[in-house]
Amino acid sequence: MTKIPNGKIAEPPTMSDVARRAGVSAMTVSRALKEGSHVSKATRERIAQAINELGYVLDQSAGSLSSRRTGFVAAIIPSINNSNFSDTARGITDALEGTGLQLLLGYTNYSVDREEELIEAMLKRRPEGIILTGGSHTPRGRRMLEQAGIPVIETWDRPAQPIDKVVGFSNGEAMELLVETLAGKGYQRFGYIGGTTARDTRGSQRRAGFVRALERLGLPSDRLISFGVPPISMEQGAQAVVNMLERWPDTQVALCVSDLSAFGALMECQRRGLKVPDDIAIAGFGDYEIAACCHPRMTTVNVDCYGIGRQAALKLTQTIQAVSAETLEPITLTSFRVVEREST
Amino acid sequence: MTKIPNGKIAEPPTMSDVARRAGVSAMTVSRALKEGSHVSKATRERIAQAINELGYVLDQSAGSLSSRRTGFVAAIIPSINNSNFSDTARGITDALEGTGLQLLLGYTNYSVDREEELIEAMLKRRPEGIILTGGSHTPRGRRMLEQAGIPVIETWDRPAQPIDKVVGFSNGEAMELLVETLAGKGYQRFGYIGGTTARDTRGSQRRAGFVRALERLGLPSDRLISFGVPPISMEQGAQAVVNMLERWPDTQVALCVSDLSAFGALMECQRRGLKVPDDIAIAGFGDYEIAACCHPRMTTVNVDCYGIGRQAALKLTQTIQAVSAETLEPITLTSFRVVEREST
DNA sequence: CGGATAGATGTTATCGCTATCATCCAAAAG
DNA sequence: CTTTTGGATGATAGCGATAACATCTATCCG
Repeated sequence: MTKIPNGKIAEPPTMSDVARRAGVSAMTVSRALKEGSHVSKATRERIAQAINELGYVLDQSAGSLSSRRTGFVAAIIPSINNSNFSDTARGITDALEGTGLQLLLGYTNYSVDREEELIEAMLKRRPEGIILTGGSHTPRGRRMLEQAGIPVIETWDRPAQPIDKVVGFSNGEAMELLVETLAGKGYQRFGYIGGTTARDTRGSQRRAGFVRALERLGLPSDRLISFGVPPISMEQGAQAVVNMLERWPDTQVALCVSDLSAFGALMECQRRGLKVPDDIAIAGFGDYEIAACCHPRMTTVNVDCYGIGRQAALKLTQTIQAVSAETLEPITLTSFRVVEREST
Repeated sequence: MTKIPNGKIAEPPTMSDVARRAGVSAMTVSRALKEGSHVSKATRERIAQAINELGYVLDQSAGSLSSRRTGFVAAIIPSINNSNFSDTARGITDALEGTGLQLLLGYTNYSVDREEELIEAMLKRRPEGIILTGGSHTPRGRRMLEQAGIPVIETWDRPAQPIDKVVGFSNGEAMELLVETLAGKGYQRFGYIGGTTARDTRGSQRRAGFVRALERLGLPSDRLISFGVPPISMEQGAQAVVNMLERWPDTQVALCVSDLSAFGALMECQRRGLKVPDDIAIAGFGDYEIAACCHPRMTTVNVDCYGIGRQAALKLTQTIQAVSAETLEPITLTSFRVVEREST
């Protein structure tokens, strides 16, 4: 705390304090602090000096009340400790660079109730737009978003009933592609490791895609191991693969809801002396760094996490600036591709 | 956007709109929205209904201008895609639960310049406190923090000249402990893998601790492999261990600046048919999930990441509430311990 | 039954900034 | 030399909420 001689805590200086010291009006200080406004060089310098001497920092919350622009966008992701989503957050930050908008990040721990709380907390601060992960929200959360009067971007998914705009891909189709690719290599007895809770919609969709693809191929699709709620730990993958091999010892390939559980499964197999992919093949989802680095390197589905973030932020800023909002593509599909490596 | 019949975009409702509809004054609405204030049940219900009908959401930025409480604290971490730091963020969030304070998270990508930008951006929004990672900042960043008049908590480190309060540990001592533990098991020829850039102060301190411990033990301390700037990838760890084995083929144990590079090194050794720990032992730092799950399981230094966050947030709220700030411990040391596993 | 008491509500005055309009002045144009 | 023009600056009025104080009722008590 900055104290002044008499021992009381000094109030932080305001714009008027700066103005007085520089011998100008508050309005001129406000202008000097904003790019592209007409303030003479001499005045600007005097103001800069006053700011420096006083240690003044603009109070943006007061400013945004007046200008009706808060200068930030909200993004809500399930977990920050998941590089897929943090890549998306990076994409958003990067795309926001230079727009004068700042990112306010929140994470839900995969809980829709927590998401609802966050949506409300964010909207109370009047973001200029909001980016969400996935398309399932609580009814109240959805209503708040619809009524907020700001652009809403849902990502990482293709919701059946989008609130506004979407930047994502079909998790089901991505998993189908993986199954087909591996079936094309001759695998027939597929197992799936991953939860099915309502909590992880993307996980459920991947699992549904797994079943769909196998049914279409006329292969058995009943080897499904579920585990608890996300976030899915590596250790859970390890346990699940043990479980799977006990129930269906002749499983040829185990597909996992994410690279993290796939990695857990892979390590557990090695501990048990099973050769991957000879004794059992393993594939993941997400193309995390670990998939490219582990031994054997992991087959997985690459998803354009960073691009999702970039494009979501781009669509957001475009929507904000749009004169006629109708011209914008409401749905942007992002790419995914199977990355075949040594584990299959 | 919500549109009204005549085609114009409806302004979002304000508290006065709610008040009018409920037949009360704005002040009563404000009270009804705040816990523990006296509003009759009947009025409260009418207000709730009006809020519901209008889809009103409180404008907190206006409220905080008036009440001079913004209701959030800022935290700045190097990377969100690093479970050590995101655990700290979780600890902060959890400890803030129920205090009415919300976390505003920013990440620097290990750049002090970016940190300075973030500090300024955060302070413009008038947080009630700020939590930083590490103790090195730009001079301007430091000055802004000192003058902000809010509690500042530096974490993950023991700065020589703290700005205000500290919750952390000595990265150097932690690494020394690891060296001593392994020396106690008979290892003599130690190598170190990790950068030394000014950019990653914690990494540099770990390296300094490595050298210090070996010198004290009378063992050679010159086997140091550096690589680029953080964030350190697993792949860099893989390259570094190859480099190390070329230069000093008889290295017995490689200590890495983080579990992530240690993991990369471990996998690379396996690819080259080297047995860990028989041909070469490897240890990491941070006790990431991967260290407990990989094969062989990794020896590492466990740091109380989550606790750092919890205690930092705790100290922050205590400082905010403190009548006499002097009674609070300025420095809280958090624990670390060596976790011996199969890789050494 | 009058005064004390406390709960319920309203009124007024900001909070720190910026939008808007007004003013002033010097340089350019005619 | 007058008129036009636009850059530089100032004065004023909010933005949407809440703090602080003022009122006005019931209810309670001796």
